[in-house]
Amino acid sequence: MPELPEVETIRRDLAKFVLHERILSVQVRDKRILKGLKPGILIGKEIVEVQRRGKAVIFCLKPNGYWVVQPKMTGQLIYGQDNEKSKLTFRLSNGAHLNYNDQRLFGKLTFVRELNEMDFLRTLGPEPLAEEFTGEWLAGRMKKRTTSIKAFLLNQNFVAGIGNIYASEILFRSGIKPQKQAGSLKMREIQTLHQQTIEVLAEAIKLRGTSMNTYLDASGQKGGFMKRIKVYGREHEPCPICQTPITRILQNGRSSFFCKRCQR
DNA sequence: CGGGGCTCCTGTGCGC
DNA sequence: TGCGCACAGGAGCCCC
Repeated sequence: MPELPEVETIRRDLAKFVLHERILSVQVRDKRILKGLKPGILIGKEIVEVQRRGKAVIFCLKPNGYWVVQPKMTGQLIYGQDNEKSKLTFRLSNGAHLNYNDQRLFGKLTFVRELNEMDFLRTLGPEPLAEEFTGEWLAGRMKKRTTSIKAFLLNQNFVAGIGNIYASEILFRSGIKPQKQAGSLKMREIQTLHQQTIEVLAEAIKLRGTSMNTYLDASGQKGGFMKRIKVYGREHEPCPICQTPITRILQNGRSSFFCKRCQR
């Protein structure tokens, strides 16, 4: 479900609620949710920081370790009362509860001593809102790649946190069609793409993310970026710039939305 | 190695 | 109403 802006919204909200709370107990209502995590290892630990890398929430624990949550498509972390419909619930030292739900069971929960134990984090590309994410860096990674620019943006090793919605929105705002080979972009296009990536993600964070379907923030509320979505999920609707009907195509098994007139 | 297809799983909405 | 199919904010694995 969530991409970088949604995960960042969850992270910020949770940080307000759970910082310096201890995990007192855990209730597992559906073992399939665990994916190998032994939840008992979290009991008694204090949450000293809530971080994010890409689409992963990272709870930094005292005296040691990290609890890493990758919600993938439909995972939800919701803070509040004990929810009996939730598949996993933690009771915290402030008396509140942290519920984890995941309709499709793709989400991954991991406990590690060190973050670099996780392949996903070790190989993850730079944060798009951090300084190390530059046009030059993008250009270096795109060089000679024959894959589509859409697939390139979804590859977490190149840029951390972009998913299917924001990939379409970033490419629309950049005027680049999703089928274009990554390696064929001119420096000028790369600079535009770089700038639009930052703008779209920053604006989406400001508006607390996008709620297409199942995404809810840590309080169970929907995101506000929906009204800024120009192409994603809008097949046949008029392009907001030129009125040409929006096109949907499949790339690597996933939908891409674009304007065939505005994006070249 | 890069690129693309398939897979994990449940739920919903659509056309017939 | 019921059925079957397409599709859903991800990412790992496998094969060419």
